[in-house]
Order: sequence, then C-alpha cells, then structure tokens
Amino acid sequence: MTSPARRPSRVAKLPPRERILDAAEELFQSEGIRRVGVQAIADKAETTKMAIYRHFETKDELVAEWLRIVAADYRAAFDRVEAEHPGRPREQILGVARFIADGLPAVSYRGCPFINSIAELPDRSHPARLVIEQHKERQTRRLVGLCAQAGLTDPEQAAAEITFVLEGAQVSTQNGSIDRTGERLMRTVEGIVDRYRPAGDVPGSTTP
Amino acid sequence: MTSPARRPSRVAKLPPRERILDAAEELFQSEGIRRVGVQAIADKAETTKMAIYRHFETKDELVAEWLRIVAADYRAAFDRVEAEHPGRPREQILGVARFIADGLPAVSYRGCPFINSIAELPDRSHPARLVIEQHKERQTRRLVGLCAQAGLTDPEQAAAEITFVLEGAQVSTQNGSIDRTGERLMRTVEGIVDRYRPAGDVPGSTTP
DNA sequence: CCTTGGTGATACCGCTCGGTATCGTGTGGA
DNA sequence: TCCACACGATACCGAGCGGTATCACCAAGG
Repeated sequence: MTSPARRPSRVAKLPPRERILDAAEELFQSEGIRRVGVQAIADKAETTKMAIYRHFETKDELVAEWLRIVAADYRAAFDRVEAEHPGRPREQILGVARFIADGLPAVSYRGCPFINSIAELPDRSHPARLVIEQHKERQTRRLVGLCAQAGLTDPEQAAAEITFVLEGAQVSTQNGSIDRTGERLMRTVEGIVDRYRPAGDVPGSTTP
Repeated sequence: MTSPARRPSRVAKLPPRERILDAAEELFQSEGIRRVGVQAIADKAETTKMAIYRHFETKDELVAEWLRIVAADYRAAFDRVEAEHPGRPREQILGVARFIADGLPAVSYRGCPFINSIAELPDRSHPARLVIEQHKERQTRRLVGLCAQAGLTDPEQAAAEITFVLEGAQVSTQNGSIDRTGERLMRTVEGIVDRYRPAGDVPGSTTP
C-alpha cells in the first residue's frame, strides 16, 4: 500500500496518477478521445507512457476513469444546487438548469463530454459506455424525483422534456445554430415547469 | 466529360462513385468517421482505395460530401412534410417533429450523424464542419419561418425550443436514458406550440 | 546498511492509417 | 481501328497508434 497522501519529490507537483488524469481531461475534452494518443497524454502530464500503463490497464480504462470523474463532478454540482434550495424542488430544478446554462459558454467550443464520447465509442461494450449510461440514468431518475417533489403532473414526462432541452441546448451551442442559448434554455425550462404545475399553484412556493 | 448516366459493365452495379458514397454512408454512420479506414470503404464498395482517391481529393472531402448528401436528404424530407400540409404551418411544425420522432428507433443505435460528426471533428476548419453548420443554420431559420407563419408569439424562442428538443431527443435516445422518446418528443413539441400560440387561437386551424 | 518499488527514459513491437506510384485491362468514342 | 481514359489490383511510403521490455535512478523502510 502506498501512503494516502504522497509527497512529490521536490517540485510542487501532483502525484503522477493525478497529473495523468488532468492531462487526459484536457486533451480528451478539447481534441476528442481517438485523436489523442497515449504519448501525448504522457507529454502533457510530464511523465511517460510507461507510467500511464502502470496506473491504468489500457487506454480505454483511462477513458472510463476520466468519465467517472466528470460524472462525479456533475453529481457534486447537482448536490450543491439542491443544498442551496432545501425543500424547494422548483428552485432546485431551475438551479440545475442554471448550472447547465452557465456552463454553456465554456462548452461552446467542444460540447458535452458525454455526448461527444458516446459518439466516438460506438462499441456498446466499451467500459466508458457503462459509465455514461449509468450517469445519464441516475441524472434522469434524480430529475424525475425533483419533478415529483415539486408536485408536477406527470413527473416522468416533465423530466424527459427537461432532459431533452438540457442536452439539446448543449448540442445547439456547440454547432452555433442558435444565439443566446443560455437565456433561451432557462426560459424553456421555466415553460416546462409552468406547464406541468398543478392547477392553482403559485410560482416560488411549494408548501404554504 | 463522362456521360450523365453511365451503364455499369455487366452486373447491375451503380457507378463507383455512388457505391463509394453508399459504403461510406453505412460505415460512417454505424462506426464513426475516424474508426473507418479508406480501405474498409473500398472493400464494402467493391472497389479499391485508388478509385476512391480518383473521385475524392482526401478522406475529409469524402466525409464532407457524405454529410452534404445527408443534409440534402433532411431538407428533402422537410420539403415533403411542408408539401403535405400546405398553408398549415402548425401541422408542418408537428410534421417535422413527427419525422424526427419516427426516425428515432433507427437512430437509437448510433444517433444523429451531425451530432456525432461534430464530436469527431474538433477542428473548426474541417470541410465537413462548414456543411454541418450551414445545414443547422438553414434548418433553424426555416423553423423560425414556420413558427412565424403559425403566428406564434416570439417565433425565435419557439424555434429555439423546438430545436433544443429535437436534438435532445436524439441524444437521449442514443444513450438510452429515457423510454418512449418518440412519443415524449411529440408531446413536448405540442406543448411548445401550445405555449406560444396567440391568445384565442384554436388548435388545428390557422386561417378560418 | 541494503533492499524494494515506483519512477523516468528509451527503444522496440506489430499493426493500421491516409495517401501515392505503377502497371495491366477493358471499353466507348472518333 | 486505334486511342484515351476510367477502372482494378497491388505494392509501397512515412507516420502514428496501443502496448511492452529493459535499464538506471532515487527515495523510503527494514
């Protein structure tokens, strides 16, 4: 067993495994998975191919591990948004939408890592596919839960619509076909929440 | 100049250029662009690499030509839908949505060629990127026009929402996070059209 | 002290890639 | 009849790929 917090030799450097994952993150996101060779990752991480293969069985496993981290980041953001509006599912839903909307400018250059990766990995048995599908399913279930808590009629449909819109906004931002996608995304999600709100409900209050 | 309709040697075969494009279509769609080598396309087209490079300058140009054809197919389908409901923009909008919804099962295995290709081609100067971006912009403008003809309040916003949803439904179908995406997509688009319908308008009639 | 194990560096493997060169062949138009 | 030309087949090129082997190094732990 290695000590839990290793101290790097002399420079203030992260341990190799973290540097590799950071470098992979940057390169996979900006260039795509298949365009990036293991050697390029090693160079950017200031290490060698051998070091990479000491920490990850194959390149495919490294890809999967990267996506696991990205998925965990999204879940953490989801958690944070929920914690900011305790007991207010409507604000939680809009908060999630806001989180995605705010991320759109950064995404505009290369888009959503899950959407892009699934396009690059047609093989359904690829380890990264499992990560993506599990993540998407968790996110959807979580959104259904929020919609149900918000008392929306037909929470599954509402969650599906919101999911469509969140994904579509990222795609449309990436291909540049629509302007002000963030703002439009927020209006769209508000429209969906409105549409499925139980009759007589007033925006902004879930329990009187 | 070659004669406009060449007769193949003896078998009822398409001319090489068409066979190449057909083979490329199948392989790019099912495997992705970068996973498919020029040799594989030649094999499937029952020709040789040399023949491919006689008809297309580079592989990138072949990719662009393929996407030009796909874009033309989408535009033709759009035309057909419009022609089926002349003077009824609301039905035309729903017809376009229906066209996409009906295509989802076929798409479910590998998704939308434009979304996938843009994910595989981070280089913004790639010839295929131009094709994709022009196509998406044309589609969006056309949708805005339909929304305006339908008298929807804020046609740009309505068209943006519909675009989000059409793209998102394809992505969600591909990653399998949502069930019955076709049906849900139709309901969503109906909801958007409803939401932006001018006050007092009755569904199904645009001019009395 | 000396051993152990993660590290860096380099060279290498077989394979596939996009793209080119070369040569033979069959066919249609003049 | 003969020429031009698209086509098919094959071999080849340099480069990059994922992945492995080998060796020296250096810090920590007994």
